[in-house]
Amino acid sequence: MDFILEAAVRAVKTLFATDISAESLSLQQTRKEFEGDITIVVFPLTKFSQKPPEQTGTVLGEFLVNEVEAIESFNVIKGFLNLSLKNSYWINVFYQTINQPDFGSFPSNGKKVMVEYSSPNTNKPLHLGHVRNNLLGYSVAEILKANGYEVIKANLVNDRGIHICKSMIAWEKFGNGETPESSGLKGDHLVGKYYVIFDKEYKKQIEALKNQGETEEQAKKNAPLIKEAQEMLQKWEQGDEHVIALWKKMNCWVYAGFEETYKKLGVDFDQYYYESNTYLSGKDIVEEGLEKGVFFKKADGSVWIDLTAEGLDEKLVLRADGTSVYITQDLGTAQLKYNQYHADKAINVVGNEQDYHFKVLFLILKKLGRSWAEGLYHLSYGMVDLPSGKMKSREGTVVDADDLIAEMEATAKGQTDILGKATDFPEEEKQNLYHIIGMGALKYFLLKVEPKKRLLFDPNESVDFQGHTGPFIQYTYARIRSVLNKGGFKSDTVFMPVKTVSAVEKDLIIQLEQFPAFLTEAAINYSPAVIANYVYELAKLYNKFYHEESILKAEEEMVKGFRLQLSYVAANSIKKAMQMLGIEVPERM
RNA sequence: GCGCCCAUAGCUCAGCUGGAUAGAGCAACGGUUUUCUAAACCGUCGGUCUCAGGUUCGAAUCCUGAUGGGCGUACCA
Repeated sequence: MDFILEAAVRAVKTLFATDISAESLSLQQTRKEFEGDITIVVFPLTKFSQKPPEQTGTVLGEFLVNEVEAIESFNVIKGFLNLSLKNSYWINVFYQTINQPDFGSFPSNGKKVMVEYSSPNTNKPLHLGHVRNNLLGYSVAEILKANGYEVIKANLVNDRGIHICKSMIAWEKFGNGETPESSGLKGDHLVGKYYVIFDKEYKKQIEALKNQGETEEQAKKNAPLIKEAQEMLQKWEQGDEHVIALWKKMNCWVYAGFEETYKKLGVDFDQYYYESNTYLSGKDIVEEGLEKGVFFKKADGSVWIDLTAEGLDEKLVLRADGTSVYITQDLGTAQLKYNQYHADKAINVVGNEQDYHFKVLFLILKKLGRSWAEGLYHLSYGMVDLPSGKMKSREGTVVDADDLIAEMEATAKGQTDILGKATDFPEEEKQNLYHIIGMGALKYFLLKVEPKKRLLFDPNESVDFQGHTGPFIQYTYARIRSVLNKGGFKSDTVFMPVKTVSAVEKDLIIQLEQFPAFLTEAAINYSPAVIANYVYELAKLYNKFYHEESILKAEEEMVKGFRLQLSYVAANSIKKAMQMLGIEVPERM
């Protein structure tokens, strides 16, 4: 649309003798209820024209119709100049830009970005909150790829610490040697089971101590179980053979379980980091900060940074005993990642309860003079809430990821059966279809919402399969594939170009033409929701077209060819957009 | 206390750097299938955009304040 802007700038210069920039003009799509394709808001120009908005719009419209070949006509309503572009213009857009093999992705921009997501703790299985994280991270990575970035997907596994020691202690004490094999439990669930047992027994001990007259605080500190866990953590740090062996064994179970869940979710990683390897790093950065005077040491030996000038607080970066805190590690891993990849951007997909942490982290790196800190971004997302409130692992109110996936598949099967859709499909295709549709519904449900907003999930109400949903879009795709097959469409067939298009066809072309702009917007905002809402509009519009125009029984061969091509391009764009959301589309459903 | 985020239809959400009468889906009600897949299409119903000021020709959008909700403010991660 740059040519219209440019002509409008010329018009203002010629008619009103004023130089304006193209940015000062706003072009928008004409609203449905008015005639036209593109609208220029003329209010801002009245101060140059010294005329009322209607007159200003009219002279501008006349100038543009005469000067710009593509503009067919115009009308002015209040301060809005609506321009209608010629059919031939839109047809040209279709053949020249939309109907091209690489439409819907950008060539390499030579830049590298790391997206860190998932980053689970190894003491319990994944739940719905993790699912949102995984889907967001994967999707953002795909969106950036489509925008021309080279992407490294990273997973920083929190495999050490007091939490895993809790599971280990509980397993040793109450496990009787139970293994995933002996129990038939998935490894992560088995370990999670002992995490819950630890908490239960721990609470019992606290109660007992309180009955003996200790305060809540004392009891929490003095309960034998927590002491044992702390001792175990120390032994782990000292490299105690027995503890390390147990730790390795249980972590292996968890990894096997996670792998399974990741596979079902369809997410993957190029690079794993383990905190057991990185938890000591960052201390050298603390040294450096002290030397540079960015940090200061208190009398007890602890190291701090004063961020009060920035409106934040004083923040501890190293404990008095010289051990790391969370942010120490993160300083180290940020540096480690940069040293390894020299990425232009690095994104951390982490929940919004850590907003403050990342604010501080990035600020510290900037103060230390890391130029690459400018490219760091915390993709913060809201919690997933249940109608009853927040999910709590220990209270058993979490929605387990594996259970949820299984339920989604079951619902997909139920829906498919009710509609009698896949009755003649081979068994394998059926199973695959249930998975694709079930995951499509779930993923779309989670991704269509702006990341920073919190999300409400009601386990008692199944995720919809109709309307603004993943399956609706998948269905649209399958339907197109079906028409293309019936029409014997081949992507390399050459068709005679059409001379004219109908209103819906034009709308479809306009919608398709905007795909790259939405792609860019999604990347700038790190927002899969932008893609999700775009592809929904596209699918909706296609269904309207499908309903209004006959494709295979078009009045002319030329028109049939065009409609097939239009359908093909729509299908490709839907597929590409859905891929960016990590959602598969079935060939039939 | 201080800081950050959120508030749009009964419910779940869109609404781009301010622009026309604020849009979808679900739910409710009605219609469309001898025609390319009805997980679809079309229509009806539904709004003081939390409230109060301000900026502007124009505010759901920007600014200030208030209210309600969430999160953070650990020598936890």
